[in-house]
Parts: sequence; structure tokens; C-alpha cells
Amino acid sequence: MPNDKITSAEVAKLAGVSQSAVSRVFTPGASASAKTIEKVRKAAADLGYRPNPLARAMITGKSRIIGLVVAYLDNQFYPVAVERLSKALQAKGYHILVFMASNSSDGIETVFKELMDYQVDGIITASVALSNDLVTLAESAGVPVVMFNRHQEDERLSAVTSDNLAGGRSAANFLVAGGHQRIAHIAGWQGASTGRLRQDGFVQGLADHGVRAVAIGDGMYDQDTAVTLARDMCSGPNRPDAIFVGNDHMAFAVMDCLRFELGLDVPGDISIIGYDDVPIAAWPAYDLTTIRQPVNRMVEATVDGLLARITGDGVPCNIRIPGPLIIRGSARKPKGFTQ
Amino acid sequence: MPNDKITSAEVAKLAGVSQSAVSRVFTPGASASAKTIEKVRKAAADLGYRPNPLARAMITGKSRIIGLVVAYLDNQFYPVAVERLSKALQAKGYHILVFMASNSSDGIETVFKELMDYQVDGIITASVALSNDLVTLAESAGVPVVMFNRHQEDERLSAVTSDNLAGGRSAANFLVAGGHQRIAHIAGWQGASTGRLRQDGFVQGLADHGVRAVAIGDGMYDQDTAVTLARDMCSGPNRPDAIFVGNDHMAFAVMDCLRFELGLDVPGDISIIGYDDVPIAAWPAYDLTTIRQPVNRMVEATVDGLLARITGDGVPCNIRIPGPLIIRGSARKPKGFTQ
DNA sequence: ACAGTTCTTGCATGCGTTTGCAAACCTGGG
DNA sequence: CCCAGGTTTGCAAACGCATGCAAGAACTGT
Repeated sequence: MPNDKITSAEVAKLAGVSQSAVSRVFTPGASASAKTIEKVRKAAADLGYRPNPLARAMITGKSRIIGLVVAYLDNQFYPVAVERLSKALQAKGYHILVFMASNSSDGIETVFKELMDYQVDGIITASVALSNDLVTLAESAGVPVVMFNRHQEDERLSAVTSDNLAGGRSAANFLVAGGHQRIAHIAGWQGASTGRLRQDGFVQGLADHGVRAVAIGDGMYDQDTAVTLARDMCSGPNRPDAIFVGNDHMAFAVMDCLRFELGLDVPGDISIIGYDDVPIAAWPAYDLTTIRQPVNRMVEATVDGLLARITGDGVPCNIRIPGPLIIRGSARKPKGFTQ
Repeated sequence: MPNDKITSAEVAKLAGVSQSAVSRVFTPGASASAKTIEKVRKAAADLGYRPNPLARAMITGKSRIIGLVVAYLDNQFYPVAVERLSKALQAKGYHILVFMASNSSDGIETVFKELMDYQVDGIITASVALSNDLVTLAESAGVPVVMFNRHQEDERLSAVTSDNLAGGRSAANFLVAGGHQRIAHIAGWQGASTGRLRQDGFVQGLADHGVRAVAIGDGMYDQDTAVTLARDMCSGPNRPDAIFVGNDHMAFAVMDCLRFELGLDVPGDISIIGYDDVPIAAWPAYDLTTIRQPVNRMVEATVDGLLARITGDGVPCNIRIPGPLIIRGSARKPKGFTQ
């Protein structure tokens, strides 16, 4: 196999130039004469030379690797986001080192340290909460961090979310407009900004119409927990006639419970609204009315924001992207409403 | 910030030993006296020293990075597998560089080259077909490749799959035993080994009972394609009374089409069997009878096989893990059957 | 106590790049 | 034809670590 590692030195010899020359040819922004460039390119092509990114990283400190840490993949929102993020970064010449992190801050610290060992140029966290120490750790090492789909009060880190407060509000508006009388909420995990804000927005939205939720529980973004809550809420004498569920993933489980366990009709007996608009929400079996998180634009903002900070210009910023209510069939529509 | 990069040299100075000594302390299998080890460990801890894996990789040629190439994440089988793979490899001290590859062999070649630039110790491909050239490329660079959930006739690469042939057979057996008369198959993509083998097994299984499928079409592992096929099959005068669908992902779409578009009852009018047993299959809305792919054991076999090849012992091998039929409610059960 | 072994240790080199520096090369204007 | 100005180029020193080699230390058995 002639195919073993070829170094810039070998290319240099073949091209009859110095090793630095070939380095410069492959370094954007370095100066080389047209003649040299051509000679080197040809020699490199003949030999099949490719610069070694590891050696390059050692010197420059830039690895062109982005660390992506994500907690769970069973909620379809995340695989979709990871796929998009991955493609977007690949297109920009970056590569992705993926870590699964159980949401224990202990595990995350290990993960962060390992990431920084690899001299990642930046870190994206999806659905993960960060301790202050961790942010300090990354920041003091000059590694920008951007949180995807989670927000945290810290001047030093960027965050990209959808407008969860407004989303919660529009769920409330829609349910009230639909004439529901007993409205409940199975919230997203209150340990996460998304969960809290959606709930806050929802409660505020109800209050705008002088309404109060008949029940609110923390679903923890977990299907089993959500189902337990739903069962409790709906087994008593006056069950709600609408539930806003903190994300689609839980909403599916809740709908299944209502329909198949409690024998209720959705939306006949009870309306359901979710949050995220994952692909499954559009499947006819659920046909879920939900607030869309605009994944594409969120990914775009995440990548742009991160790259801006990596290249030096750009400061930490919070981006909140509005998401529309997607009206499908799981929630009774306001009178006279036509889509 | 004292927290910038500290090198082994600095630790050495503090500990009063040579740089090689500290290197040896952090290199498993190198010799150092208990006294030295203690001194170095202490100094390292005080300084917060961590060996730089990139520098280490340059010398040893081993990066402790595994490349993971995956084509799509919308079929829930893959996120689940990726999560498991990732965790298993993390536990063994490896890290994962993820690439999304559109299934064009062109894109895959680029991806492979980039992976090898990063001197990955091994490559796992999930649901991706490889050209001979690509295998040669990797193999001649000494990078072992193992295919996850796909098989290919090539002595040089490992593959881990479930027993798709047997799986197809058991679908056939179950449907025949259930007394179905007009059995159809919406196959997985015939460009993939999984798709072909499941179909072969199914056809053979039917033949064992002297039955022939009334219709077979290639669903391409794509929901829209599958739905189109289902619509065609079921709109004519004698529609099938059972369809074996090449994976769960398509099966869900098919069930939705049958129920909500054609107004058929599943399994009353028509039985459906899927393949994979992704988590959604257990959701009551689908309650899908399906053949389970034992993800955990497949992941385990993949990781073990890859690591064995990386450490030198171990040759390419094909592992085929049997998967049970999971009986739920989407297919009529044989008479007298109780679960 | 001594020769023969086995363990440790430091020195120096190299992995494949980038990059500061200074020399060598152009270019054109006088 | 020569010199100031800018370009291009090669040299050599990093980057942070692993490792072969040879010398030194510790230990074995007699």
C-alpha cells in the first residue's frame, strides 16, 4: 500500500520546495506564488497528501471540532436537531464529537473536561443544565458554549431557544378561545427553562382572560410521569376539558392514556395541545395541535452564534425565535374557525 | 486564570522529576517507582494537569476516537442505537466523531477520508452501504470498520445484524398461523441487506406453507413510498388481509393510512407486522406486532468486535443475533393463542 | 560483600504541522 | 541600471507528548 501517511515533507521534496511552502499552500491566508502553489498542488495530488488536522490542531490550538453534549434522544425533537446541527457544522468544515450525558452535573463535568482535552473549538449543549463552575471552566479555557433549547441566566453563555413564554401564551389563548372551561397543564420539567417558561406563559395567558388552570403538575418531560399525572387529573369527578402538555413526547403518551386506558375521546371529551411539533405530531394517529419549535432556524442561529464566537467577533447572546401554533385535530377549534 | 494549558513539563518541574517520568506515570503499562508515581500524581493534581490526547495521538497514532457514520435519524431505531453505542464507547474511554452521510457513495467517501484524517481508531457505519474502494481505503490505513445493522459480502469487514432471514420467516409463520389468506409485503429497501433478507425469509416462510404473497413492493424504508404502496394494494377489489412491513417506521405510516384514509380496521380488516420493535411500537396507538432487533446485544457485539480489532486480536466477523417476535395487537393471533 | 539481574530514570529525538524571522526574490520608478 | 517597496521563500523553533537507549539504582542469591 503506497497509501500510508504522507507528510508535507514528502510533498515538498517531490515539488522541489521547502516543507513550509507546502504548509503555506494549504493554509488559507498565507502567501505563496502562483508557481509554487501549482507545483505543490500537483505533487500533493499525485501523492494523495492530506494535511493532518491533529498536528495542525496542536500548533494552532484550533481543532475544528465541536463538542455536542446531549442528554436524551428518545424525545424525537433531539435526534432531529442533532441531525440538522451535524449537517450544518459539517458544511462549515467542522466535526462533531458527541457525548451522551446523563443529566447529573457530575457526569457533565467529566464530559466537559474530556471535551476540552480534545481542544474543541466550541461546545453545544442540548437539553442540559450547566453549573456556574462549568461555564467558568469552559470560558476560562476560551471555549465558547452555546445552549440549544435551554436558557440560563449567565452573561457568559449564549442560548438559543424558541419563545417559550409566547408559546405557552398562545396555547392558553387557543384553548380559551375554543371555549374550554376546565383547563389543566402537565408541565415540562421545572428544572429546565423551557418547562418553566412554557408554564409561566400559559398561566399568564389564562390570567389575561381571567381564567385559572384547574390543575398543574410537573411531568418532568417523562412519559410515565406525565401519564400518571394525566390519570390522576382525569379520574376524579370533574376532569379537565383541555390539557396543555409541556412537550409533544409527553403529549403522545397522555393521549394514549386518555384514549385507550380511560376511554375518552380526543378532542371530543378533552383537548390536548403539545409543544415542539416533532414529525410524529403530524402523524394521523395523533394529529396533534402543538406549538412548533422552528428547528431549522434554531439550528442556524446556534451554528452562526457559535462560529461567530469562535472566530472572535461576536459576544454571547440570547436568541429567542418565535414559533407558531400548528393547528391540527387534537384540540377543539374556536367557533367559526376555519383553517 | 491559572487554568490555561499545563504541560507534562510543568508537572515534572514541580514534582522534581523529568518530563518522561510524568509521561510514564500517565502511560498505562510503563514502569515507574511508587515514589515517583506519588510525587507526580500529587503535582499533577495540584496543577490540574491532564494529558493532551491530541499530542498523544500524534505519537502513538491512536486517537481513541471512533468515527460513527449514520445516514438518517428519523427512523427511531437509529437514535436509540446511537445513544447506546455512544454510551458503551464512552464507558470504554473512547469518543465518538459523528458524521451524517447522505447515502450517496460520493458523500461517504469524503466522510471516510475526513475520518481517517483524524486518525480515528475505528469506524462504525449504521445503515450505510460501502463501496469496495472505501473498504480498501480504510483497511489499508489500518482502520477497522464494522457495519451496524447492515451486512455486506466482504471478508475484510465486520458486520452486526439481527437474524433478518429468520425474522422474516417468523413473520410469515405467524401470519399463516393466524389464518390469513391474502398476505402482502411492503419490503425494506432492496438496496440494503436488511431489506433483502427480511423479504427472502418472509417469502421462504410463506413457501414452507405453500403460500405465495399476493403482492410485494419495495418501500425503500420511506414512509411516503410505503404509504403509496399500501394505498395501491388496498384500494383494489381483493385487498390483502395481512401486510408484513419491512420496518416499524414504515409500518406506522401504513397503519395510519389504512385506518384514517381507507377506514380499515387493524387488525380486524387487515393485520400488520413490523420490524425493529422501536419504542413507539409499544405505544397503545399502534400496539404493533413486530420482530425485535435486540439493540443492546447488537451494540454490545459491535463495540466488542470493534475494540477487539483495534487492540489487534480479533478478525473481521459477522455476527447475527436472533430477535424474537413481539406479539401485540396489530395482527390477528392464531386461534387458541394466549399470551 | 559481590556479581548478576531486573527496575527506574533522564536524555534526546521525533510525530506533522504552523509561524516568526531574515534572506532572497521580484517589481517598477527614477 | 539601481534602489526602495513589497512578496515569496527557507530555516528553525515550537506544540505536548511517547519512547529507545544507556546509565544509574535497587535488589537477588550466594
